[in-house]
Amino acid sequence: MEKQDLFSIIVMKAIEMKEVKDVTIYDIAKALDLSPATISRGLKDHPGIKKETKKRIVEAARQMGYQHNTFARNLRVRKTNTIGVIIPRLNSYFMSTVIAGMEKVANERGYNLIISQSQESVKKEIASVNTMYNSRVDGLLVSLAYDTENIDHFSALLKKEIPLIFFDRIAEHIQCTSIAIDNVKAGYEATLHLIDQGCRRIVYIGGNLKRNVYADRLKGYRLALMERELPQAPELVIINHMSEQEGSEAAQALMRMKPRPDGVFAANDTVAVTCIREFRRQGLCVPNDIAVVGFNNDPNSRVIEPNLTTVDYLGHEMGEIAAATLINTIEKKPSAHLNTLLLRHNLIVRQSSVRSHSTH
Amino acid sequence: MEKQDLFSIIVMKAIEMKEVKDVTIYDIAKALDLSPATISRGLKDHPGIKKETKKRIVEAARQMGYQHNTFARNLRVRKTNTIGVIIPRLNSYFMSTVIAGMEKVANERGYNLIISQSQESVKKEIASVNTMYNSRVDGLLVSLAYDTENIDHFSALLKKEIPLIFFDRIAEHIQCTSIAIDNVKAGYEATLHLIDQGCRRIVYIGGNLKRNVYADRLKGYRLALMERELPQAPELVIINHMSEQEGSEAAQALMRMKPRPDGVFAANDTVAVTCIREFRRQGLCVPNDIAVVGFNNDPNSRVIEPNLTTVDYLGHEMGEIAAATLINTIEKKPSAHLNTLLLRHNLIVRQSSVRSHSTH
DNA sequence: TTGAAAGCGCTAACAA
DNA sequence: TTGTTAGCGCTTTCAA
Repeated sequence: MEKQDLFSIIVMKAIEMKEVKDVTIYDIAKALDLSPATISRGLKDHPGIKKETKKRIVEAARQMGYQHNTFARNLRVRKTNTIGVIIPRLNSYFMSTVIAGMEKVANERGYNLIISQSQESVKKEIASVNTMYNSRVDGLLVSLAYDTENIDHFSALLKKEIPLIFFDRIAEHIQCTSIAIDNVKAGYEATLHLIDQGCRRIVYIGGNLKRNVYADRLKGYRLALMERELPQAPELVIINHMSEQEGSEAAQALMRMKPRPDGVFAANDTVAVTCIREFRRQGLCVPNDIAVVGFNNDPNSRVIEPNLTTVDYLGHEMGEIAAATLINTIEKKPSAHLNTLLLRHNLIVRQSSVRSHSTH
Repeated sequence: MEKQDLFSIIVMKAIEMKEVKDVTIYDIAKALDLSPATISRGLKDHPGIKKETKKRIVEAARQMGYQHNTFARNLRVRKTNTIGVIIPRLNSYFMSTVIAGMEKVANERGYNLIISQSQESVKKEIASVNTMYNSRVDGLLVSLAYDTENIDHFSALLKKEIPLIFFDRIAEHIQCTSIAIDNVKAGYEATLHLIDQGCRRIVYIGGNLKRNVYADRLKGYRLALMERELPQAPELVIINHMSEQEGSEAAQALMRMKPRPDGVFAANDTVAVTCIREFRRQGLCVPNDIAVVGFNNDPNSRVIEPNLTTVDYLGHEMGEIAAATLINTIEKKPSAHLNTLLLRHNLIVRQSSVRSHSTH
């Protein structure tokens, strides 16, 4: 009797607090007169459990509204099935396709994604890394912020051997795989294309040279000039934050140069598009007075007039590969011991750089 | 002696497996000759713990490299400190600022964000809800997919009283707060502006009327026409998927209409921009032959020529408010018992809709 | 101001 | 094929 009363009290309290307890494997065990261990096994694909039993377990679980408790499991197996993603910003078409690719693979393989934006600042990047570390992510996918100088803030993770993969904006580290495109080659091709169109005085506009994407594209630019024996003037290389504001300033500075440059290779489409707008505002003809090539194949590149020649690469694919490689590493799958993985890219030629023959 | 050996074996095994165990509050307790309970208290702001002791604990934790284990805590207190976010796509400037706002508030208040894209499909939306449910998020922020017909797939969450907040693309539900702008008013203002510029035959292009954003903007459009006693022709309302492809088809259909419309109000900037491109390709003059107004103030709206008149609203703010409201609900903070929260919006007038007086 | 002890829900080694 | 049992790391009630 006493027990009965105690039970009533508990139930009433539960109802009062509107906190009806979750169904656990113990409840199912009791209902089916089996042990919790059997239930646990039955709910997975454990070998050595009678088919019949398994069916009963799964059915009971469904009926009772059982919901797997990830945290108990995490605690027990010391694994979170969570991947951290740190990116500069997710407001570009490119990044959004990268994330979509990651999400696809992560979902397929039973992982969750925690996404954080560094807003292009190391400070926020460091904070994000720490949060991720404390959330005990199983692995980390990172594209570096604009002003990150070194990767010391990843050392705690690395010491613990938490897999870390860089993508797009990568860093060199023996422990880490990196995924990117061949930015040198892409920069080389873009510049060569401008030269082929008759440009002789070509400006490169890029960001912080600590970032591979900007440094490598510049290298490619230089390579092309060298190959075609065009002079390399230091004033033709402009380094800024690659924002709209600074892009427009760069365009204006450029138009004041004497002699005026006749070609621009900008390391992102935002700046390339801004340049075109400024040039046209000043009455210049793009591409005949000055030809422009961008980078990323942003949707903007097809809105601007004339349409922008740009370098395309597959964000979705990059995301998929990054996530798959990371998960393989986490699960110690025998993925090749690569250090750097390069994806395909493609120069898309549009009107902003194609000169009519007459101007040649 | 035997114990010693066993210990050695364990340590060696740990090293061999490269799985050095994490420091726990027990380790700190042992080192400081205190109980785990005291450590646990010392690590928080528990009242009734000597200042001196607390200091020692915090210092020891730091020195030993202690790292809080969220999962043990989650398991114990039945709370994950994780918020789920489901959005159609994150490839727009607007969405990315929304997410940034959410992230800011979540970080400040000690929550993590799990983000998932429905890719505009109910099917994926349902899958995401289930994943989130199983991850036991403390609350959910949702902007509905294009083709979601009802919100039954949220009923499990709702039954469990897991807070659910809709933003931007909202749904009505007694249990849920919604955050949006006054789309009727915005649509009304946009249309009125076109009328004021002399447009008399205005087309509305929007998406699925199940989505408030499209239905309400249409209402506003109708309201304005009614007020100014302009006729409402059914063929002037075009409903499609609001993609570039369908935007361009709509633009072409529109140009074949007789008499040709002289104004377009598109419920997003993608379609508005596409329309302008099509019109100009056919030799029409925007705004004099046909004026265009968009929605969202996407960066594209300032790239297209002529620059697009559009409705701006603050994504960052919307994200912040959504997250803050959700967390207040989760923590049962006395946030006002609101059902719908409307944010400010603003019609930004640019060249795509401003007609020279001569054409009036 | 601190400690002892129970238990959150699950898994896995070992036993049967 | 199934069960027993211990324990993952933490919090919290009750006791001291």
